[in-house]
Amino acid sequence: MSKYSRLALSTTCAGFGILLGRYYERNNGQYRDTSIENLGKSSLTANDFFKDNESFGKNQAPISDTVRSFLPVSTVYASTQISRPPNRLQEILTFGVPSFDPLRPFENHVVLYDRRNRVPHWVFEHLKKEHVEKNDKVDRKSSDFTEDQAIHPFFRSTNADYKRSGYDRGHMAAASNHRHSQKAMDDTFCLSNIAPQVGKGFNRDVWNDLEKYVRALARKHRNVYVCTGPLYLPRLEPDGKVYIKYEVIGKNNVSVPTHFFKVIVMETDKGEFEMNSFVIPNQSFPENTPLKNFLVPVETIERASGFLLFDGVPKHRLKTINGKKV
DNA sequence: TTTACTGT
Repeated sequence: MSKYSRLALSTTCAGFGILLGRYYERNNGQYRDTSIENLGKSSLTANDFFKDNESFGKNQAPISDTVRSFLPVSTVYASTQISRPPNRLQEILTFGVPSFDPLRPFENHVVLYDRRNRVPHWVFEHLKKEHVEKNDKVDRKSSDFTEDQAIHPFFRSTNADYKRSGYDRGHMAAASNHRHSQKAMDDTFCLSNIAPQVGKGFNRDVWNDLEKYVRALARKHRNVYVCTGPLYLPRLEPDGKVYIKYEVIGKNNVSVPTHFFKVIVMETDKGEFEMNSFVIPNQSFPENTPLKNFLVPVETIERASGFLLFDGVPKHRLKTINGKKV
């Protein structure tokens, strides 16, 4: 070990000591982010950040995609092409790496929470007949909207934010998709699964129709996978320029999405797949507005949301998209 | 039916 390396190592270790202290302090609070691996931590330590590549820090070491995506291009280039002192990046990030929104796993759905907007990025569900069937033992009326204690208070939406806002607390994973278990239904009332929706003409009507359609599919198919979330779409304003404009509500400035999307993947008994994807503006529609009016290519949703959706569905077994053979 | 609100 060179003199320089020893110096760097000791400096870095001292830094990690401080970091670990801070980390544990932050996570003793009730708002600890519980999630898979590192994804939910409010901020990562440099140690967390680099641990997924043991060889990182050696010359010519490959960088994992996870780390690479967070580094400036020049740094990535330097790390792969040019000799440099080890652990320099850990040193730069000594006091934490603010990154990653929290992934929130629940009993029967998963939420990627958007700290900035105080609503979900997306919510995934896997639905079978038994999840959506009528069940007298599970009662929606015994579920209450609850704030998500796992989200840091700076970023947590509250019932007070929604009260008298004019908007419904709209479920992303619908409550009635989880009728097999009171706990699973209660989970959907956690505010990390909720976004502001226009009530009359949207949440209670056309959006509700879409949710009923999903349950009908779940009764007919072996497996149904659903991804639901908000969108903030750009619009041409009178000055001739394009803006993304949306209202925020409550003391926490909870974002009111301009649109919502839902992508549905069905698996047939043959093991083939069908996909339908919808985008509906967050506004009132007349009764009995047909859902087919809102079918859009999934690529539209991907480009607007920043997420590739159902990218892992085997292409050769995907037989129809939005009702058309592919 | 299922989605929720406000006001008591």
